[in-house]
Amino acid sequence: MTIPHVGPPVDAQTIDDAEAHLRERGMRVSTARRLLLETLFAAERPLSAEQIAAGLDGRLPRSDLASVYRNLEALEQVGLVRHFHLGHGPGLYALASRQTQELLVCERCDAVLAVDPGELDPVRERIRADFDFEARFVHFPIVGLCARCASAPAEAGEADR
Amino acid sequence: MTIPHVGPPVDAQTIDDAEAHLRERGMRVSTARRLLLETLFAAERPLSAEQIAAGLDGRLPRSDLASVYRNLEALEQVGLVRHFHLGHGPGLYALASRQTQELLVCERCDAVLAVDPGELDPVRERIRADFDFEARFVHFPIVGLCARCASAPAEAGEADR
DNA sequence: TTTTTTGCAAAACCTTTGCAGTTGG
DNA sequence: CCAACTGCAAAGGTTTTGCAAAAAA
Repeated sequence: MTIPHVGPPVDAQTIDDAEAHLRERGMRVSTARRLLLETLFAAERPLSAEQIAAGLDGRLPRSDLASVYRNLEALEQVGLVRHFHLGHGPGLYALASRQTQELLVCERCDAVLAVDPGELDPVRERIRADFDFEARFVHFPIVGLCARCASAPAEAGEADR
Repeated sequence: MTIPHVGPPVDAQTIDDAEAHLRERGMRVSTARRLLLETLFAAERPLSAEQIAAGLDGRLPRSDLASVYRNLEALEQVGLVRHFHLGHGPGLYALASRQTQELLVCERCDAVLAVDPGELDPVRERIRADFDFEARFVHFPIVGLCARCASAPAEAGEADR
């Protein structure tokens, strides 16, 4: 394992905030980075690198996928971006200022339950007390069954993704 | 997401048990499957498909990787095998009768804390009470920091895997 | 004999890397 | 000008799929 290092999340509310942050770190504000930031600011929910490269289904110009990955990593390192994994499938990226919630994902219907920071503290506390372990649900969410699926009859031929 | 369907874990203590189980289901006991079972019975810990195909570093004959994946899936469907993910990296497979514990993984040092069935029930109960969600830590473990890493000074240039 | 399973090859999928050329500061 | 960054192409790691040949029952 070993999760990407991210500086503390940066609270950038605008593209200008984000660009200022980059410059403060001596990083360049290139066309590709500006476009990536535009995409993330315009996005309503976390996106895969592929979706970002696709420019919001064509509403923005397409970017090179390798550069997108490189830039996502760069921006994540300075705390502007964060990403997480919803089980299998590609990583999902969002502005750190937007994606502050922690997630619980239903493994049957893929429903995502997003909870505000702190709401999982009692759970973390229980784990700390019982196992001397600091659980973090930021990069890999909690997986299980949502209320609806948990009470539904066990599906017979349940297929993998 | 959507996790592979597995029948209830089958308590096969020997290869013969496992083979009987296959025959009961109308599945064939082929050379490749027998070899896969031998490998899993001989393994001391969960293995990646690649490790299984490699025949325990050459102690057993090499198998075809595609067949290994197909057979792991088949055996998982009848409950003889289960697999899980330790963060990024390949899935890890074990006999369902062996790998009954749930896991907590340190995202910094990769240490794995294995706990017996039931030990996480208070945590699950807390999550159920707070979020009406049935957490399962079987396929994706709990990720966080082990005691040692949690108390260690925050590493500076922490790299992704 | 017939249906399942195999082995090989190829592809799919997500992500990273090498490198020569471009660009931001 | 020159280090940082880009785009392209290629490769890396994991898993899946197509298909003709082989083998289990």
